[in-house]
Formats: sequence, structure tokens, C-alpha cells
Amino acid sequence: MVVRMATMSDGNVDAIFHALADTTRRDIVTRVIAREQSVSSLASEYAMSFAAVQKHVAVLERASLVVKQRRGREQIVHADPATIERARLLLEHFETLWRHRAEAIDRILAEDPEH
Amino acid sequence: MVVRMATMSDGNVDAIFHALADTTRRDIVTRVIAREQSVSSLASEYAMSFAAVQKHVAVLERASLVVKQRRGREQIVHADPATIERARLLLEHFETLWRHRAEAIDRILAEDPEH
DNA sequence: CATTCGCACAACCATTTGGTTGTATATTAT
DNA sequence: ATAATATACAACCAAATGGTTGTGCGAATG
Repeated sequence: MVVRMATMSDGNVDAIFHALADTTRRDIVTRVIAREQSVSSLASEYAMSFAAVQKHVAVLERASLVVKQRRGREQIVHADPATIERARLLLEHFETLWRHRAEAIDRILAEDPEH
Repeated sequence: MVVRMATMSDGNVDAIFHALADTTRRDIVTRVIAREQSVSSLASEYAMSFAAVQKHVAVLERASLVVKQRRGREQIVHADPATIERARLLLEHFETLWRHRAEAIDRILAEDPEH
């Protein structure tokens, strides 16, 4: 039986990293983690059109990093704890991988200082 | 005096996340962490042209996640420990941010179970 | 009711991306 | 010297990105 690591091979991993590959979007995530805000409230922080910020939020939404929740005539953007934890685990996996490799290199260097 | 957090605001953070936002590229990183390989060796693993894989490696190279080193007529791709550590710290920062927020939420829920 | 506010959505545009094929160059093998 | 290998690089293409403006529509305010 082949065990497929769902968390690592899922297609939306692409979406998560892609969503984080933009300064504005990382900033939006940081802001809404600190305090949930309406889309227009977010938009007022950036030197670009409302529609542009709206699109950025949509990208984050596709990656499930944020969720929108209607409140009156406003749309409140807040961080999605579940996906954020998923992303964290994802990144932790890479970290572990890299750390193991780094330790292996250290071990080799420690064993043979001339090579 | 304004202290600028170099690791977080640098422009190549975009490049790092973008580089990781593709299944093939994440796979390349994983492979070369495990064992450094030539570009053609990598290319043989995927159902796409050599040039396409070459481009993927170039993207990873721009993000400094991998480094190429000529050996004979081959170009050996290996992971760059320095940038990988940088990426790890970067992700750890987000993790911390999110964890703090999660703790804050937990605290609120614990204080007021009805709200 | 009329207006304003917050948002959705479409159309448009320039640039980038991820892929292709084709050509050129350097290195190794025969 | 010739052939085969490994790579670089350019040109091309369809699709996606990141931005714009404009239009419409439901909700709140006067």
C-alpha cells in the first residue's frame, strides 16, 4: 500500500506559496492576523486601487490563507487558523529536511577536516 | 533610529516564495538536498523538455535556493545552505506570528466560553 | 427616496510564466 | 577528427499576473 503524504503533494501548496510570494499579500496576511479588517480598510493602506487590493485578497482566499465574512455592508477579512497551521507544518517539513541535510554536512566536515 | 529587519523586508523573499510555488521546483529542491545532481540528471526525472527543467533550475538559482557548480562538462546543482537557513528563519517568523495570534485566540476563548 | 459606501465583476493592458523547438558551444569519448 | 553529451540561449506561444478603469448592485445614511 502506497501512503501518499497529502499535506505535501496537494495542489494547493502551489497556491499557498504563490500567495505568499508577494510583499503586499504577505503584508495583508500580517495585518489581518493582528486584527481582522474590511477590504476597504486594507485598501486604504496601499498605494493602489481598491480593485487591486481586492484581487490580492482573492489570491489569499484561493489559498485559504484568509477568509471573508460579511458583516453589514462590509466584508471582513480574517486569517484562517486551519490553513495557516497547515502552511506552518508544510514549512516545518522543509525545515526538517534541510536541517537533516545540514547536520549530515556538519558531520562529514567534523569527521574529515581536510576534505 | 529605525531598525530595518533585513531578513523580512528584502525583495528576494518574493523570489524565494515564488520559487517554491511550483511542484516541480519543490521536487528539484528536495532531490538536490538529498543528493547533488547534474541538470540533465534532474531533467531525466520529469516529463518535460531539458530546457524547461533548465528554466526551473534558473528560477531556484535566482532565489539562491540552489547553486550550480561546473564539473567537467556537467553542471552540478546543489542546495545552498545559507539561503535555505534564511528561508527557514523567514518561515519561522510567520510561524511565530501565527502562533502568537492562535494563543491570543485561545486565551480569549478560555476567558469567555459564551463568546 | 436619494445618496453614499463597500464591494463584485468585467474589460483591458503590459509583463511574466511555463512550456516548446531550434541553434550554438564546450567537453568528453571513439 | 568526429561524434556524442551537457549545457546555454534565443525565439516563440498560450496562459496567468498585477495592475488599471468602469459599471452595477446591495446596504446604510441623510
